[in-house]
Amino acid sequence: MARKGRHSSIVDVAEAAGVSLQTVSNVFNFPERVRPLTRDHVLQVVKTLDYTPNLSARRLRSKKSSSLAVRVDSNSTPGFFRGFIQDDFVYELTEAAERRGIKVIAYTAESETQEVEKLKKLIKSKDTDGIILTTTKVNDPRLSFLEMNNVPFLSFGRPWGAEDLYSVTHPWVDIDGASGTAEATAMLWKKGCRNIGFAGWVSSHSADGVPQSVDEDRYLGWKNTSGKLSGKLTRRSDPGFNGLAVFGEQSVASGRQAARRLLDAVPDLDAVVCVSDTMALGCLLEFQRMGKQAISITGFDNSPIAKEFGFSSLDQNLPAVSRGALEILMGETGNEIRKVDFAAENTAAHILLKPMLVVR
Amino acid sequence: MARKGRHSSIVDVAEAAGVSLQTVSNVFNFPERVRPLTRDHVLQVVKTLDYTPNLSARRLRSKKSSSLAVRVDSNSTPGFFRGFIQDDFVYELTEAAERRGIKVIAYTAESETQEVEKLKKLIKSKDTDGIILTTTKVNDPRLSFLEMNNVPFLSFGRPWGAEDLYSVTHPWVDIDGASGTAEATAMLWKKGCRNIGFAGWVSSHSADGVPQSVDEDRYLGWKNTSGKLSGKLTRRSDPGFNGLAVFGEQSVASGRQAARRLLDAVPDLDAVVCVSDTMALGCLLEFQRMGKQAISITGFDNSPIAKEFGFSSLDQNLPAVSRGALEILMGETGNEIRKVDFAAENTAAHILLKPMLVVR
DNA sequence: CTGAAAGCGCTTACAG
DNA sequence: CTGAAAGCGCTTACAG
Repeated sequence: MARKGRHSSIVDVAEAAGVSLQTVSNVFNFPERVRPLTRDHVLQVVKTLDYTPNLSARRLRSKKSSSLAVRVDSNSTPGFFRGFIQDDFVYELTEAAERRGIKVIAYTAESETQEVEKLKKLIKSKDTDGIILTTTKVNDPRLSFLEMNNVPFLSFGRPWGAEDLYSVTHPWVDIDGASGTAEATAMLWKKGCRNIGFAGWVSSHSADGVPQSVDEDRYLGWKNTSGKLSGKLTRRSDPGFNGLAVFGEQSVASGRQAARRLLDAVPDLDAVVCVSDTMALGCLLEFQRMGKQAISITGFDNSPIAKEFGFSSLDQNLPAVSRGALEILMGETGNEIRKVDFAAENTAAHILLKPMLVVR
Repeated sequence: MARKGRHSSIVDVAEAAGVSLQTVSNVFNFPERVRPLTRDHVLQVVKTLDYTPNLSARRLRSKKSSSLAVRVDSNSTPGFFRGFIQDDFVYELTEAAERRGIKVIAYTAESETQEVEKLKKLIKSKDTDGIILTTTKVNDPRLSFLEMNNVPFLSFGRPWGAEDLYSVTHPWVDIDGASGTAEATAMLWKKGCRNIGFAGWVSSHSADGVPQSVDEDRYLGWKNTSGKLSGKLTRRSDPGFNGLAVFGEQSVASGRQAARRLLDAVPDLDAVVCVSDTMALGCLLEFQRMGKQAISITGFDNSPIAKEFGFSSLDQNLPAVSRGALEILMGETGNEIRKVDFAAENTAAHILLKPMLVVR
């Protein structure tokens, strides 16, 4: 019975149940400390009074916000790619967080400098215990800020180009793009394709065969597998790999162009592994136009585009990514977001997940 | 100087500035109550100490969360439509909310019943002052729950089919679809098109010409304008309007089919107004395939698809939608989310915005 | 315009 | 296993 229209408080529950305040508190926070009989009785009263703890009070006292902040972005950025992924990532992250009793706060930022200011506010105002970053780069001001201030954080995506990709000061969760395109290539080979091309974004590749970007990672998966299967492995630095790889930018038009160039170079082309669904759509449409529907195509992201146009694609498995993110931030079973000393605790600071090939 | 690594509090600021606690508090909450000289001095100290108010403490005391909750959805729902809009809506809403000092909390739900439970928790735990709903329907359990509990809320989208669309108990902000397709139709006419078709979703339309759904609203905009301009206005109940309207479902394949059917019925077709970008893409691709590139097409949403494929589309103007949402919830200049008695206060409970035609 | 006190609703030591 | 007290960091009356 909440008095006078206000919500019932822990005091109301304690009184109604005939126990002290912190017995009620314990029922919620340390149920094992309370005798089962008492616990059940308290829970019954909680139900009757429809009591829900006031989270501001809890946060103030416990000094834990039990919240996570994530930046949301506008979809106005060119290419389909970002939007599809972000939408689902925020959804899956929120879902996974709720399962572990964590709230997700959205924030926006127009630049990384502005983002640092926003992060500072979020943290100093005690509104969040941790941060999920989505696109980190070398010398990212957000990273140095978070590290300096000892704020738990993690990035979705490896810090490509960093000196040490596996530094314990920069935890991350990511999708293994190379393994994905390798799987796609193998699937196509198994299906009987023998001239499997690649349509990517950036043609400049590192000489040592160590990927420096998302697209290079995906390119190498195709290159190595394709080379192995066909026995046509060339020297590592060969970007084009027998002229079967072409590069452009993240657009349908670029995908169309890639399709034409590949077909020019290799008339008996029978499949193309694409770095993204957008590129894949371009290839698909161009091959359709040319009456070359028989050429198989795979994309990346398993976006609604892939589903709609019915081509195979690599699903980033965002539910698993989100679960992994929370495992890094909270441990496998913990219920609080804390700054982990990964080196000392010997727990994973980095999770690399295989994407799932969805064959259509 | 925060003591021992913890963040500085209002007490630290008061001490350092040599004023009382609530002079500091006033500087933040009622600056006009503080003498300018004192105010500047306090603000200087705030800056030096890098002080940010603890929001949990503020919320607990003030009984305002200054937060808004919005459901985020998975993009796995069929069709491109939802995803594009949601992504941008959450972004624009967060941006607009931040401008007015409001946080946005994301939550998920698998069903409306489950959503009611989540809403209950959010409200009773004092985590949110208001709710933004995104797809309401007749007899929506969320609506009755929110109304009963006197929770400030608003829906993005009109409650199609409700007894009274403009009931003050159900505030909303929406896009005027009819005005959008009317504008698109007029633009095409002006351009010289004389056989302008329509590709929609649902063919069953109300007899009285009052739209009962998003798609019917958009259909009527085309129908009325097209009829007026061509002088071929038929009876209101005629769904097909001279055979120039065809209906299908939200998919590219359905758009392709619509294109074929329209062209079959009207060989000299020169334009198609589409209910969505997805349908428009289908039309575009099919016309390309048939060598009928001259036929103009307009879509709805101005999604990345429209930009990518270069067809005209109606932008939902989500920044304006978001600003409107906050005006309804907070008033034009207010700084708190409150339950408005729209009838008594004589302020708008409903905002209908014109979409913006982006011509390509 | 400024100050000293009370209190929002919890959890956290600490005592029994 | 349970209880009485203290206190998290603010804002809100209220007094001057």
